[in-house]
Amino acid sequence: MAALGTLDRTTSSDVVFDELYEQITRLKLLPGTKISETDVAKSFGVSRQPVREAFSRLANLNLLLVRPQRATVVRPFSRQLIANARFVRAAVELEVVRTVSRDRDTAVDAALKANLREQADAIAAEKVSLFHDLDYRFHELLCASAKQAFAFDIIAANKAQVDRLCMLALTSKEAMVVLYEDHQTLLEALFDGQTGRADEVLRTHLDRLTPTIDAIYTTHKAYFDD
Amino acid sequence: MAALGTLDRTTSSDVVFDELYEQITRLKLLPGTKISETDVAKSFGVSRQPVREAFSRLANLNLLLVRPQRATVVRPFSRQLIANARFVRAAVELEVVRTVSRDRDTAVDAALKANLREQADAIAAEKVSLFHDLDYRFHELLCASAKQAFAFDIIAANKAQVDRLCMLALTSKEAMVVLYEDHQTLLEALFDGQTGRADEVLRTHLDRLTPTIDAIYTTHKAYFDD
DNA sequence: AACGATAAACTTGTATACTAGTCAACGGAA
DNA sequence: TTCCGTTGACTAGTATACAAGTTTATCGTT
Repeated sequence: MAALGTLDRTTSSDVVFDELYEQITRLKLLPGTKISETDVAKSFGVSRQPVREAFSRLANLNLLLVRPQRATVVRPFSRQLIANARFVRAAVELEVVRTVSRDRDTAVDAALKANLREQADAIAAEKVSLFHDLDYRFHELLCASAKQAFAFDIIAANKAQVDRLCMLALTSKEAMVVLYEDHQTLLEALFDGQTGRADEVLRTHLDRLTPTIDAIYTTHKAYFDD
Repeated sequence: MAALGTLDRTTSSDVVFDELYEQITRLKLLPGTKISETDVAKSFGVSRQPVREAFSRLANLNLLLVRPQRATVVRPFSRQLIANARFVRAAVELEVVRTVSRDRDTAVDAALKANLREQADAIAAEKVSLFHDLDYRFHELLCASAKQAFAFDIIAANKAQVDRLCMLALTSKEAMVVLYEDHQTLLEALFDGQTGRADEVLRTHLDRLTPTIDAIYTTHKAYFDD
């Protein structure tokens, strides 16, 4: 009878949160879309309270914008917020990578290598969605290797801001190859304990989104509020 | 008529949140203390809903632990959570410091220097509380100098975890001097653009809490849950 | 006296009703 | 036609009532 008292059953609020989170980050709900507590409550067949709580959590993640007595809207993109999110994500992941380069959990090595191979396969088969999943998992494994698994929660929360925007960009095979090679180079640097090199590669890797974001800003200015 | 639509009046929930946050971080409410939505609602003269929202926000900050159908308690200290918070805080502030050392907002220079002088005065007058406030403000100014003011919100949120614990330690004049000298050295390195040196000083600075935390763990094991 | 079952007194989660504030559309006046 | 004020349909915040589950105390049995 292990893990007593740790049973947190999923509550109505969780269901609403998960569904809305999915819809917002996958752009099923576009930035600026008005969204009403009452309507959502009706569509889920629950009362307004669980919805309110879900809204509150989404607002904390900067995915919703609650304007008292006015309305709640899917938060428009904000270059400021995106820059902030990227700053934090970079800060945390750089520290993760530095940790790995100095003292990593070698038990994760195999998983990292396997993940890298799967990335290559995904690219060869041009499976974009699969590659994205593996990319996500790759960065998660880095945190595990640093024995700072929790850090990926921070990274993921900040990634969400950017990923939502990048849904508007289509990923070419060439772009995937570039990312894959970054991963490859990073892993080599880490396994060799080259802290400075790993730091540099990760910065380059994270900066690759900049032109994409700029491009989306010009083509989809309506979704931005700054 | 500037800044229209940005008026967010303080809600009942905010009042409850602020008061509880204060009481928890200042250890007026000790770790493990049971705290009931109903009781708090009564004492504030509001209904349970605003209290629930405040609880939810405090739980997100790892200051409360809500156990459904059981009770809500002031979150006990956790060495794991403290380590996590320190990791993130360090990661973000290191990136801030690196940014400052490369390209800072010189408009903040005067405020930083003035703050440093006030720290010296506070130590001379042995005003511990004032010194802590200035310390807080010093790190906030660093973020401003990096033009990443928002980053201090992240730092502060993670600091809260640790500060709450450190309320149990009394600060000696000698300890303040050490911290002051760190600040001094850090500022010199930053103004000279010595990125590596600044990085090193900040790491040392943030690591100074380790023995304090370890000591509190042995003397107050009852407040910990691991 | 020690132990176990039962019930009462808690807890948080959810539903419904009400309050106060915002916005937009409509209608009348200039 | 244009402008302004009124009105009604929205919004989120709050209060209260109920539901479901846990803990604790009490009472009966061994």
